[in-house]
Amino acid sequence: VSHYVLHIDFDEFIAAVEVLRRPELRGRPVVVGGAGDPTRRGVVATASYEARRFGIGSGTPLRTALRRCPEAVFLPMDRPAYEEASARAMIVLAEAPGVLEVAGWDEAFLATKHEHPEEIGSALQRDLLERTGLNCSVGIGDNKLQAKLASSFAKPAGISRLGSDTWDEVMGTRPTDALWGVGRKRARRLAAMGITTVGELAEVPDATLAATFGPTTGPWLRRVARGEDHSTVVSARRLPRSRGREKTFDQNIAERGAVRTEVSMLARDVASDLRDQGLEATRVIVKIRYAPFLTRTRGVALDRAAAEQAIIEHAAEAAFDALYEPGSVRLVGVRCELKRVEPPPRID
DNA sequence: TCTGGGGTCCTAGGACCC
DNA sequence: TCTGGGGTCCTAGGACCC
Repeated sequence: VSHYVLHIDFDEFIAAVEVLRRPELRGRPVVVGGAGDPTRRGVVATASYEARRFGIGSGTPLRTALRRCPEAVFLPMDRPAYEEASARAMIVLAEAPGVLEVAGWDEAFLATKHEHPEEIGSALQRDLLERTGLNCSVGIGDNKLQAKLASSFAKPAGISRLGSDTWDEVMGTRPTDALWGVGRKRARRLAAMGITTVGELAEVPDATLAATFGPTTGPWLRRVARGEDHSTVVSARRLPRSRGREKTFDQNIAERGAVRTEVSMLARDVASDLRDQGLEATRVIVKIRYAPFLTRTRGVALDRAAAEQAIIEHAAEAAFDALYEPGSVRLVGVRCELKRVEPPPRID
């Protein structure tokens, strides 16, 4: 039997959730991000399709968005609301036949052996809209990579299929950054090697790519360019590797004591997150971003896995003291690497 | 484009050990 | 001590994704 992977990607998810609870915003340019104040530092998390027509997208600085569309509605991020909406939507998807892997707030993979994956896809779209008011796009592929790219071609609210049979024809002439895992930096490095399209990347010898991108990433890039992906759809939740918080100041801070106080507060916040989630840290990493966007990190290993506020805070302060250099600071962060839980004993 | 906040994974160099 | 070669762990930084 054939085996298909569907990628379900909610359309303009965060903006859609906001419009659902504020119906008067429907049809208007809506921009969600930061504290919702476009005169303060922050970037766009999601813009509604109406706002995207003004050149506003994810990652656009809020101040730029305001300039491009002064009449847009700016809203702050409300994580709990999106988590709740996401959970409700995933319940609908989980009713489909097959294995569901939740891959984020607004996306999931479904592995199915159904003969007609398009039917599953359109049934999902209908159920999701009926029961949650959310639209989604569905990509169908022979593997996760193909399905993921296919869903981006299906937006908004469409269904699209990309298989090994059509890969070369659909992807061959596209720029390398159309691929998952190729962003601006890698696209530029590839361009410097004379590689600008997916088709060209697919023909580059592994050794050439390994020399530039490393032994794992290099050959992986070529596999991605060929549409190859052997990863499986897994329903189990992945164990978290780290937990952290960071904060960008509206005004840069040049005073050491004030920066250190912010680090201590973040450390206590992270510690209480760990407590709430039953997690333990093994290492505490402090991040400082200076005004010229120069970022430095420093970690401190803990003697034993811990979640106590005093221990996390003390470690963060030690890391800060070892890291800090006088300068104008725009961001600080505290991140904890987590104890890896022992896998259950194998029974052979 | 004066550039968020939450994460994940990979790389490369040095320490350390045999 | 004019000093190899390999494996593994730790750490800071980088790239990417949503």
